[in-house]
Amino acid sequence: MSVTMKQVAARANVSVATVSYVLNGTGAVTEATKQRVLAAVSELNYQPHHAARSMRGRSYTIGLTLPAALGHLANPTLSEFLSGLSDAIAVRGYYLLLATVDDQEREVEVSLDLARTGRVDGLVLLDVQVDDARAYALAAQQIPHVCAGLPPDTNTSPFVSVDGHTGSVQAIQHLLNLGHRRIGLIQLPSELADSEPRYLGYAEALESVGLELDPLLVVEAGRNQEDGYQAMDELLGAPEPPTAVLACNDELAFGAMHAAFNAGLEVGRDISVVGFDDVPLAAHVRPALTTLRQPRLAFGEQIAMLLVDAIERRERQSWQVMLETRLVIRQSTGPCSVVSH
Amino acid sequence: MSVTMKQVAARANVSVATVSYVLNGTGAVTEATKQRVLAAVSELNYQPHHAARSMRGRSYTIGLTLPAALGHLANPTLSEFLSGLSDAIAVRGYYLLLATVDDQEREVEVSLDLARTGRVDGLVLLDVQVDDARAYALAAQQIPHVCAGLPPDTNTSPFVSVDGHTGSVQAIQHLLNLGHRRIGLIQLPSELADSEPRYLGYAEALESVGLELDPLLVVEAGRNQEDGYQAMDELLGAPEPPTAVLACNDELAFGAMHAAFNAGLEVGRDISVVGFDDVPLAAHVRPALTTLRQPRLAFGEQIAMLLVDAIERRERQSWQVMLETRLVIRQSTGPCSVVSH
DNA sequence: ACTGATTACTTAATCGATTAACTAGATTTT
DNA sequence: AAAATCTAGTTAATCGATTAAGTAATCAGT
Repeated sequence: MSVTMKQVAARANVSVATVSYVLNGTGAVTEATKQRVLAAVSELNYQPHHAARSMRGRSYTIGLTLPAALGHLANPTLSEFLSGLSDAIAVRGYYLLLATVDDQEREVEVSLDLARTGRVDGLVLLDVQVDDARAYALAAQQIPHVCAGLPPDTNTSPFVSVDGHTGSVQAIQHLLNLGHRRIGLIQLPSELADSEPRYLGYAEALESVGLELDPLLVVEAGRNQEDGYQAMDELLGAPEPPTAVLACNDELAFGAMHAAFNAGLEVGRDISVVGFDDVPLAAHVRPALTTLRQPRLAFGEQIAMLLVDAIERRERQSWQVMLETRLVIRQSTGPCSVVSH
Repeated sequence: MSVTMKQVAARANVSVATVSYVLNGTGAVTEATKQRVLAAVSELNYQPHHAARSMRGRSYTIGLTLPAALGHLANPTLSEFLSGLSDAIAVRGYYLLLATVDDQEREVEVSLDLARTGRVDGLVLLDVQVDDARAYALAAQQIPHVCAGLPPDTNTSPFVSVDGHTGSVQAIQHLLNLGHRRIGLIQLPSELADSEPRYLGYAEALESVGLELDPLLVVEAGRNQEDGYQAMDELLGAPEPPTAVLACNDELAFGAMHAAFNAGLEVGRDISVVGFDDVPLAAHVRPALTTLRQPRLAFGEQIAMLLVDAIERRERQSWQVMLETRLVIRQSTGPCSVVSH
């Protein structure tokens, strides 16, 4: 059926070993022989058999586990990131293996098995948790991996993360400049590693201008629109509701805007909302959302580079990459309309 | 490093062959031996090595090629479909391999190579074209594959498709019922296999009520918002502009709505717009989009079933699945406000 | 000119499974 | 009771690559 190395060797009048040496650039081969082999390869359109190759070497495959949650992949932040990742590893000769895992608990097990069975050479960890069991397990077994977010142990797990701390500071400063003094925060679930830095940035920015942090203005939410809606409802029900809110992702922000609208407030005039991510939709809702743009494609790229470097045991100055966000100001934020007392 | 069959065999006091027979359910083994082997397997936490296994059998991997277009994966229709597919094949023990291909031309080549090198057992073809070279090539080489859309040769290529013809008819009938008589069509690129049935449905529905098809009201566009915007611009510039428009996907519809808005028309009152797909956003734009809902998760499921059946050489009554759409009526369509003359 | 090193290969072991072919012992058939 | 069949295993070939080890032939050094 498919062309094997044996056939190439026969055609070039050499042994299979020589063919392998030529193809891998290892071993000493004269230019003439090399050309003969390469000619045979292209004449027969030889492609190395993947399984046979990965039996000794690597599988040239990178793994990614995905919770089987319906439509999880449909999340725009995730799919755009995947797109960048997939493109970047393709350039380096790797493919992406998606493993859907039905039970959250089994993610560690599946990740380990993928590596142990030689199906993948390394793994990308999404949705890194504060005490991510996967990161610990993979680090312990010395399996190449890169965390998309802050890992529990930054010494053993390489990571690429967006600087949520600085991002929050920028967002809050923008709101402060607009005159807001009561600023709410809709947080991501606290088990996510990305959650805390954003909170700290928020707290720090307020403190830097001498404002006291009001715990009533900080709400922990889920991660989608509905959660944002509820959180905003809660904030607006406070004795002294905020005049501006930072939502830790755009989905939450959309929900928050919806809740504000239903409460009779005009977003951008009566209340300001800032998101985080800058998903494509952010520019198209009304009012368009002021948000912190994540460099999503660069994110995928960087992860790809780190992971491939780890797999191929290359040296690096650093195994930690922090990407900066950029505040994109649109119409969902405006001057504070409430006179402070 | 990782546990091999040899170690399991040693622990159970049998040969590796016996272990293999137990694990695969082939060969004759006494209950006692079987239990000893299974005990050894679970004590050692044995997992078969993937490469070794796929060297003789299958790779339990399904391939998917993706054009490297930036953010291609971010397309909501695609990612939701992928989600369904990934979940469905996982249940059957398969994983999904994503292969990004930089050059459209190379898609055939990459698809064939993935199969020939044993990296995947079968392929899913997305964005099927009218004369899709991939379908021909895979069929010729007898490589299991399923087309997500109508293949050029329905006898050699199994497919799962959404019934665009009936969908269009439904949409147009809805518009006719609302009193519209001048109905425009914003078509998908004609090289896509999904394009024609939608056009035919449109034509047929008009004809069934004795309306003549005006070629000026049919515009071929790309597939994203911007294309929809331009197409609508064109339609509105016609001597007798349409009072309703069917866009062949939601993205096009969003663009069309935008163009109508910019032309001073209120969508749902001055002009009606119907989309196709029902992406999540469709319910959230204003006015909410009337559109044809595609059963996206079922779509992924069906493809998974067909492909796995093909790979495992199971018998089937039919290798062709046609899924129906459902018209979801929202606020972007309304009674015709123009008195016909 | 003889030894030692280098070059350019080939031979053969190896990776970890699957599976065809074989075998010893038990069971059935005639 | 001898022959034929069945059962429950084992042995060994095999998949298609990689790579350590081995081997002629060439070349340099003294």
